[in-house]
Amino acid sequence: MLSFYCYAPEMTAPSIRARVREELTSEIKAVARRQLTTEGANLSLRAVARELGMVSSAVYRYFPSRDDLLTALIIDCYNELGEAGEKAVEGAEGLLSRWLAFGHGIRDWALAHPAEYALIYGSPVPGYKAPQDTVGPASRTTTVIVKLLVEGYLAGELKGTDERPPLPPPLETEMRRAINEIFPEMPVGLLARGMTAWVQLFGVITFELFGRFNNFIEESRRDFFDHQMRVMARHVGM
Amino acid sequence: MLSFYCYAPEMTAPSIRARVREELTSEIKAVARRQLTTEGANLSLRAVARELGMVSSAVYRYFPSRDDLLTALIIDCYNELGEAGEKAVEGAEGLLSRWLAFGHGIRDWALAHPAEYALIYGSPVPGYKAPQDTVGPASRTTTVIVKLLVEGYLAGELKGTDERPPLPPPLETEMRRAINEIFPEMPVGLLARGMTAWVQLFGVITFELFGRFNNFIEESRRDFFDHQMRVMARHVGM
DNA sequence: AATAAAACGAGAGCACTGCTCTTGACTCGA
DNA sequence: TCGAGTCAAGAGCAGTGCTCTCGTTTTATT
Repeated sequence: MLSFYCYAPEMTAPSIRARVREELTSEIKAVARRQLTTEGANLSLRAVARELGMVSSAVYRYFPSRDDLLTALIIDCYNELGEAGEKAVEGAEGLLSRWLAFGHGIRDWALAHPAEYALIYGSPVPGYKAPQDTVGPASRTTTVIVKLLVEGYLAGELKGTDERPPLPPPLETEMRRAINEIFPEMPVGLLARGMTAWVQLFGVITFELFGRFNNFIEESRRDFFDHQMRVMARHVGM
Repeated sequence: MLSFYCYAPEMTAPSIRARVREELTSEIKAVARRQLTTEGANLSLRAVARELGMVSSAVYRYFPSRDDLLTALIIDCYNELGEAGEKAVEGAEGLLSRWLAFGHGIRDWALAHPAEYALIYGSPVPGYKAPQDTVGPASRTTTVIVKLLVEGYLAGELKGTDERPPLPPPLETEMRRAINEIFPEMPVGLLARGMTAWVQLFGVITFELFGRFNNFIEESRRDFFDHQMRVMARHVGM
């Protein structure tokens, strides 16, 4: 038995049991993701267990409850979406191109994973309180947008835009205080216009995925999204 | 027995049974609405029946399935929301005021009925296909917006706005064809800008209700919404 | 006014769910 | 080698949507 340790000491360092546990954990998540696409948010833990050939109570060794499984999936999805956005930005040159690439990167991921997008951007379960673990991955996309805008602003690539209508003073102070912690060099006016673009980006995708364009825009949805992103680009001064 | 008919002939015209059926139907919906606020979309038919003091199978005399109950609730909510928007517009004078009143009317209803708003504007159930009965009530809000814009346009109250970026030709033709059926006098450019405002309106409300502003905008959410609506008003040429 | 037909509420029952607890086998670390 | 911890399996509980049956009541017809 000791000889076993000698043959492959660093491989068993995390122990066999820990390794198989990690494998099974991600296998459960993979099966759950697959079932999510057909069943939606009302995911059945027992069905996941059944597909994996184990009994339902065994799954509870890996996820203490169904909500915890969903939370794990949510975190994974946030990270995938954030990575998709980051990669898209990195692969483009120039402010406008990077912004458009970001938007289409987010949209492409959403179209490829509609159930997952609905899970993270759809209706929250009334009782469900988003755990602290989710806020980091969830903020990756917004961080990309803000970074893009601040970089463009500091590089002088953003045209000064119309400041009308003015921000109400209470709103301005609250936004000033919120952005000071992260990007103190960002003007509040730019933040406000960036938030318009942010809402528009996810608003269009959500409407498209949730069927609000049905019987209205059918063929040219990508064109519509692209156009809206260009409108928003102008709005922020690109 | 016949004397009964003679005493109140027109009262029993819709028959006793039909009347009590109608009452029970709306009573079931009322209880379901109340449970919706605490339980969310996973509404329990049995719990509704329990609260009404009847057995679960009796509810099936009134709604053939749980989905049909939810559909009935969805239709009611669409109508309430549409009516809230229409009333708000009627109670205001002038194009900008009417637009702002509409926005706040929608938002106020959403804040007062978050679960109901999530039901109609949240993630659709993957299998759930929206019945034809819902599209009419669902389109009341968009009709208000388009009417407002067309009236303002025909009255010459809308400034001509920048047509950049231009619409891609395939998108323009599809939008032209779609709007021709309802408002042929509406320019496509105005429709596009109106859709931007439409998406922004519901996008901000959805983000606010679904917690996207948490730890960022807390006190001035109404101000933020109002500001966004004014930005959109400028965008469409008000 | 009597009778057939339809609608109704109650109850039992089925297959399913999330979750808990116990039992016996297995693996780990000392 | 041997306790301690981990694991899969199974039984079980309370809850779910939904179906079916069975008497009762109301409606519509003759």
